[in-house]
Amino acid sequence: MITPPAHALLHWYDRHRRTLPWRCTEGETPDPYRVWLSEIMLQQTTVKAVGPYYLRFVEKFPTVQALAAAPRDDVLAAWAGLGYYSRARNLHACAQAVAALGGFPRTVEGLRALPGIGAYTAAAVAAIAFGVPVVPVDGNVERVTARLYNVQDPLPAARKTLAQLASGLNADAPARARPSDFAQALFDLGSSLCSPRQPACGLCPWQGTCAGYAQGMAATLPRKTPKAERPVRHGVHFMVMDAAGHVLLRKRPETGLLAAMTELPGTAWRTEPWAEAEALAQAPTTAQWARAGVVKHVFTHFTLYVVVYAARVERFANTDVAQGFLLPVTQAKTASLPSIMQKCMTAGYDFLHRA
DNA sequence: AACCCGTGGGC
DNA sequence: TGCCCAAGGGT
Repeated sequence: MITPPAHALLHWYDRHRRTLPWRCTEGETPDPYRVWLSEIMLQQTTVKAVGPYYLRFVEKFPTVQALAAAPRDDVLAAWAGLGYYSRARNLHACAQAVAALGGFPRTVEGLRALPGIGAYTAAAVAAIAFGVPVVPVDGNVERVTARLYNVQDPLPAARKTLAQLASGLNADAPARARPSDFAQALFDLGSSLCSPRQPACGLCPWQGTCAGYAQGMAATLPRKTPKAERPVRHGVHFMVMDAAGHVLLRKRPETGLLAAMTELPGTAWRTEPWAEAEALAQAPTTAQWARAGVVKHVFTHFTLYVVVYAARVERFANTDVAQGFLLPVTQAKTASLPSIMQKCMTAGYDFLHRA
């Protein structure tokens, strides 16, 4: 087993490292809070999508103490649109735990025990913020490793093997001297040269020791077992606005999909499409409901079609409002809604302003 | 172990 | 358009 030379990767990194909002320049001391925050946001989420959210968060919550002291709903609101909302709830719980501890644990095991921090994030924060010589294994590192060692076993079954192989990548002295840079160099290598589709092996600092390249297999790795088909579900949501321009919203349950997030009132999301009469029986108020449109939204494990019904009323009855809360439509249009509800809101709003 | 949990961009 | 992918974690 040949360990690729860390000095070659680090030399490449010193010339080509990305400038990112959460990344220190050379010589700067990393802020563990910012490292941790960025790592949580970057879970299954692109650098481009995270950028504006990260900047807004550090402005609104400059320290882990500030985040811990903030109301949970403020944190959820700041997260709205970024997806995987359990991250936001765990982020807040983690901030409170860290504030109680007086600071972030400096070891992998200590970090791993905190909410929302798994094996990857614990290693990433330990390496980047505290200089612990560990290799965080994310999708990038799995891909780089699968290619370096020509691992043919498909993911996700090969995950343990890849983690084991990756853990040896920092075995030599140059890597152990710069744990933070070495981890980030692996990310940059994976996101640029060693990319999923068309790796630029001709420019790679590790080409000489890459078994996948030697076998002409690099671009095909890592292999993956085919995913199950994505089922379809159907739901109906209702947008109703009063003469003063208020829209009726409600809060979703504390657990499950889009937990604790805001939504338009609606039906369950089920396999069978809803007949109109059946759906209208669940409308939040009596009104002249009109079919405003259909919204399609793709979640990780199912595709959702939502029929949006819209209506105007003069004013809401107290019993209507008791189901949720009212918000001026001008705020709702730009408010802290999950993306699917943002789409529904737009569909209803556009319809009411056309009709 | 297998499933649940979002979203937007690239090709 | 449809599919793949992204600095994964919890249960």
